[in-house]
Amino acid sequence: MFTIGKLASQTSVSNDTLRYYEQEGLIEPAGKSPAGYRLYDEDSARRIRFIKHAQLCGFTLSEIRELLVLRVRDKACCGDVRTRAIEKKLQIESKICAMKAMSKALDQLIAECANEAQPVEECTIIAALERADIAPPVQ
Amino acid sequence: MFTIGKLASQTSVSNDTLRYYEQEGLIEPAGKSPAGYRLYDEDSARRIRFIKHAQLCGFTLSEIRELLVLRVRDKACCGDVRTRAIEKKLQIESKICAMKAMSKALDQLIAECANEAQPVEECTIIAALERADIAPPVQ
DNA sequence: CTTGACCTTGGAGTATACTCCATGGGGTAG
DNA sequence: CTACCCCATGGAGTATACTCCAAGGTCAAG
Repeated sequence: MFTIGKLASQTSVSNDTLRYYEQEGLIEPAGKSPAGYRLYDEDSARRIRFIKHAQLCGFTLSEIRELLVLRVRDKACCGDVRTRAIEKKLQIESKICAMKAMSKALDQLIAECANEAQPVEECTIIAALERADIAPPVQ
Repeated sequence: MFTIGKLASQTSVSNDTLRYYEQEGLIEPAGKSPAGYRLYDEDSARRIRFIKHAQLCGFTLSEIRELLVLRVRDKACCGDVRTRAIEKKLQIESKICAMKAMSKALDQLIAECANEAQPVEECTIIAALERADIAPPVQ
């Protein structure tokens, strides 16, 4: 059992963030010292790693809270978790698509700007961004 | 020339959001009625579309403000404009990279969890998210 | 002339995910 | 005993991007 500072440095998260996660119902200390210090164990560290990795995968804290509920609830199937992962992946893919279109438009703009006398009114990025038919809404 | 409500419904943005964009220096009404009503034209609508599409591409409002400066400033396409465009492209590429990493991490999780009927205690997504060796921090 | 939809401004509130701070107690080294 | 760092709580602040509200002016229809 170790205190919050140890868990923080072990997981590269601040004490404040850990207390914030607790406040948000994402974690619970394994116990408390007589003085009221939060005490954590290896399972706490695993949980923090879970949260951090899920965040890197694009999950919000409230989505992660749901995943953590699934993780505990024994009736839930892996499929529930998988469905959420697939949904999140689709969201991300859609965003990547939109950004690739943007990047392409910028490439074009940069190429055309290479010849100095190009008037701004003809910038392709602007044309691309003003068109109604690009980048389908991402959520 | 039309009022804010018309522009709002035409662009599927709320009146409040339009006023907020004005406050943030993203748009300006084309004119004002004698009573002080904001009046907009087709160019305003194009500008809103520009903002919305750029947002879908992952730009923040302050980045969009910069893009709008590019769009309006400079009668000729100068080296400075090109530099800004290249900077924006690098930002986008970096964002695409980050999102690809997220997508890849999710792919890995989804692939590992092929058996949908698996109970949560054996969910490989959760196991994977608890492992310390996946999805190195991006950005 | 009244109704009701629409507009104005300024300011406060929401959600996300922290981050910092003040105040005060806890625990150990010298 | 005194440093000195660690921990506790509660509350405020940050950034982004809205969203809502109150109080009041504008305007066309009936």
